[in-house]
Order: sequence, then C-alpha cells, then structure tokens
Amino acid sequence: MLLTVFCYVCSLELYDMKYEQLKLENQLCFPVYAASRLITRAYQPYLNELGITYPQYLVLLVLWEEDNILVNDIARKLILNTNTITPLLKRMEQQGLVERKRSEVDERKVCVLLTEEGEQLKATAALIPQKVGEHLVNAGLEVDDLLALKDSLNSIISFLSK
Amino acid sequence: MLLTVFCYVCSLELYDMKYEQLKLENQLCFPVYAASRLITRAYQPYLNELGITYPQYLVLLVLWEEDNILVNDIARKLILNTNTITPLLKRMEQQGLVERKRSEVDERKVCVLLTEEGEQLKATAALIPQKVGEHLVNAGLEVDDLLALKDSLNSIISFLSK
DNA sequence: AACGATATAGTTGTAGGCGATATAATATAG
DNA sequence: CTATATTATATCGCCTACAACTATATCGTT
Repeated sequence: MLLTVFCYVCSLELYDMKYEQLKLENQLCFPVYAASRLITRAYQPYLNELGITYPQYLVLLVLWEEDNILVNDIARKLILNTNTITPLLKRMEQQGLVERKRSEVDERKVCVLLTEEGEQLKATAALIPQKVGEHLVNAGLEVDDLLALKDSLNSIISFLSK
Repeated sequence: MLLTVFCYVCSLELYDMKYEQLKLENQLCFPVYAASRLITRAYQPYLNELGITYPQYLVLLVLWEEDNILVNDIARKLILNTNTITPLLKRMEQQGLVERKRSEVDERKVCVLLTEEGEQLKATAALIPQKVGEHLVNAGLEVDDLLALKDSLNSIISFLSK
C-alpha cells in the first residue's frame, strides 16, 4: 500500500511491478531536486547583475529581514550547516556586502551585519522574485497551485528538519 | 498584481509593502531549495549502506530503467550538464558500478553500462523510496497533496528546462 | 575532397553542501 | 574551583554543480 503512496503515481502494470517505484518518473525526490536547480538557474541572470550567487542571495534575504544576526541563526533559517555558511560569508565579506564581528559578550559568537553596499542591493533585488514568477505565471501555472506547492513543501520541510 | 502571485502569500501589511516579497517566508524558491536538500539528507543513510551518493543514485535510476545509454542522455534525463556527469561516472566506474565504453560507430559518443554489481544494487534500492515516503505519510502528509506537489513541480520543470 | 558548422565529451576553475573533526569559549557538575 | 560537557565557529576533504573553454569527431554543403 505504501508503495503506491510516495513515489508511485502511474498506473500499475502487472509485470515489472517490483521495480515500478524505481522509475525516475515515479519518484518525488527527483522533481524537487531538478526544480530546485532550475529555479536557481532562472534567478542566475538577475543575480549576476548584482554580482552574487543564489545561496548568497538567500543570506541577504535573511539579513534584509533581520540585520545583525549570528552565523548560527542564518544557518538555522536557511537549514544549512555552519561549515557551508562560514566560507560563504567570508566571500561576501571580501566583496564588501557584509561585515563579520565577533561578539564581545560571548567570544564564540560571530555577528553578521549588512554593509551600506549590502543594504543598497535590496532595492534592486526586490524586483527579482516577481520577474522570475512572471515567467511561470505567463507559462500557464496557476497561482493556487503554486501556493499549494509552497504549503506542501513547507510541510515536508517542517517534518524533515527535525 | 504579479507581486501577489509568485512569491507573495501572507496578508499584506500596508507599511513595508515594498519589501514584503523579499521575506524568506514569502519566497517559493526557498522551500524548493530547502526541501531538495532535506530529501537528499533523508535518503543519505540508506544510500550510505549502498556506498553511493544521491546524484549517483539518480544515475543508477536512469540506468536501471534503460541500460547502455549515452552520457549525454543521462545528463538530459537528469537535467544536468555533462561536465557534472562525467567525473561522477568516472567515480562510479572506479567503484565498479558502471562501465564506460566509447562507441565504435561514432567515436564522440560514450556508452554507459551497468556492471553486474551495479545491477545487483537494484533489489536493495527498490526498498528505499517507500522507506523515505513512509516517514512523510506517517507524519501526516496527504497522498493527494504529494501527487499534486509532484505535478506542480513537473510543470515548473517542463517550463524552465526549455 | 574540403571546410565550416555542429555534436559529444572532457578539462579547468569557482562556489556550494556536508561529514568529520578541531578549537576555543562558555556553561555545568561535583 | 576544577573537570567535564556543551556551544559556536572554523578547517579539511570529498563530491556535486556549472560557466567557460578545449579537443575531437561527424555532418552538410559546396
């Protein structure tokens, strides 16, 4: 029964039933993986103009929402490990987008702050999501479907991130 | 109007409207990105037992469905570039999972074939998707939602992969 | 046959992701 | 107050991902 639940979607053929769930088309994991990379690619041209990468853009989203935040908190919000964030932040510091400052109260902690330049990117970046979204909606995707999609993904995330 | 469409989902506050679409929570791109990594993590323990990584698993999915296939075709099916696939296949060849053979008809082409060992992983791998899916369904996710999720993602993929 | 265009795979360089581990600061237990 | 555990960040090594480019083979046209 569970076989039909997660990864199985096409009509069962009686032969070959054993491996039906291994077809790429019947997996849920692959569409998520592929869509993720394709969306990143879709953002890329716009992000190139800002001179940043997609994960760097996500870090900026976090900082634009809440500045002066710990490395750990950025990692938690983006569900990334700190050993991914640390070199990323260093590159962003190199570019002059953020500043990293070790806390004086607790010297283990490192606060990340937006520079003037990082703050200024916000206005341009604000236009990006709708530009990408525009394409999808023009391509005939329903708004309700996209919202439902987001909800389902968030359910998966909230479950798997424990 | 489009502002409300792709990335905007929460009720609009009148103040701060300008940057509402930049909140992490209002993005569609982030849930896809995060879910993708979390699903990969969920597969990991099972894949570790087989001694393979997640992208290697995807390559095997393709080969189990259709053996003796070109590098290019694997890349196309997984929506990856060949320069990602090539070193990946070399590692899999090193491990004895696949064999790479240059076509005699057209020497530009390289055929990828499963070895006996690669073929044998299929039986164990067949159990993995339902094990991962089991968790999600037990966590209360609706089957219909997951199917709808898959459809929406495939729509996005078919649009963005052109 | 000759040659430019195209196709296929590979190489190089940069930037994520993450497991394993290290290092140092702080918190806690006894 | 010392020993131990925990926390926060960083380092290292491996494996993707992909842009830009190269090398070679094949095709199409003349």
